[in-house]
Amino acid sequence: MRPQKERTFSISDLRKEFNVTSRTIRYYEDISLLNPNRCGKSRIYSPADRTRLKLILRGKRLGLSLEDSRQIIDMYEPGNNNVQQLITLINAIREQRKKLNRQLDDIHNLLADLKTAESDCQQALTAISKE
Amino acid sequence: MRPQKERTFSISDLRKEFNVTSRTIRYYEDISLLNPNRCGKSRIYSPADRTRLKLILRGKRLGLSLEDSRQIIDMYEPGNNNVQQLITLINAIREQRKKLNRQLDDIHNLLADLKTAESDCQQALTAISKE
DNA sequence: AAATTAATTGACGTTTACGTCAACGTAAAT
DNA sequence: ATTTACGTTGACGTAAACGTCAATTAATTT
Repeated sequence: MRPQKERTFSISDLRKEFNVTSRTIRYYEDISLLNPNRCGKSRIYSPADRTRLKLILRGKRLGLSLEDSRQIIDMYEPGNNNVQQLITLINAIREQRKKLNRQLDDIHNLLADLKTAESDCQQALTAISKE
Repeated sequence: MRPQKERTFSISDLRKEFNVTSRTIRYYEDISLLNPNRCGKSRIYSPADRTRLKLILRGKRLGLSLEDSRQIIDMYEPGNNNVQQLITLINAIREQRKKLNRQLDDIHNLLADLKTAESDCQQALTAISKE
């Protein structure tokens, strides 16, 4: 183990960095998505805590529920030596990947639609300007 | 205008096709996302209605709110001859596209993470089998 | 010392997107 | 004729994800 200069973060640091309210961060703790240390009563967030929050928010942007995100985060830290659990985990991971690939498809389609919509608008504008 | 053999759909047709409840479909009507014709009291859905539903559900898979979807659907049918409105619309479309591109990034990152997680699991399994 | 600033813990409120009854109408099948 | 299937309209309920107070404490600034 080499010495770690463990940076820490206050709740305000995180709230500013990720543009969420402190209520939101505390809520994630209520439902055990985060478990920061305490200094007295104040919360002290480690880089690992910060990363978890980051992952949660990425999940949110993708439309995942907080429970989905919890599962995905658990996938990163298996600490699992039981064969059956590993198999279950792999299946869960594959399901998530399938879902994400479908989402990729949806996004590509929607992007194509919007591209068309935008150029239709552009044409309408050009038509008007020629009147 | 050539004659149209306008296929129609019952609420059950759509609910089965898209695997949602009829309550859901009726809810979308409550908030004016759908406006099917009536035959007596029964709802009759046109292909256009069906497409709108499809778009709404695609939006949901992407984590969009129903209001987001409403806006996006509106983008397809501008019917807009006012220059200022067209410009506003184009800006909205561009915003959506930006957001979707960020989402694409998120998905790629998450997929990469999950790929790693899966192969980590596989290795753990292989390690166990060699004991 | 007083005032401002940032943090805390309840606790109730709110929005979204439906679920889940109840009570009823209509139309086809047995 | 009656069961079965499918449709309707209320109307109340609910889970998720916070918002929004209020009351309190602890640290800093002036």
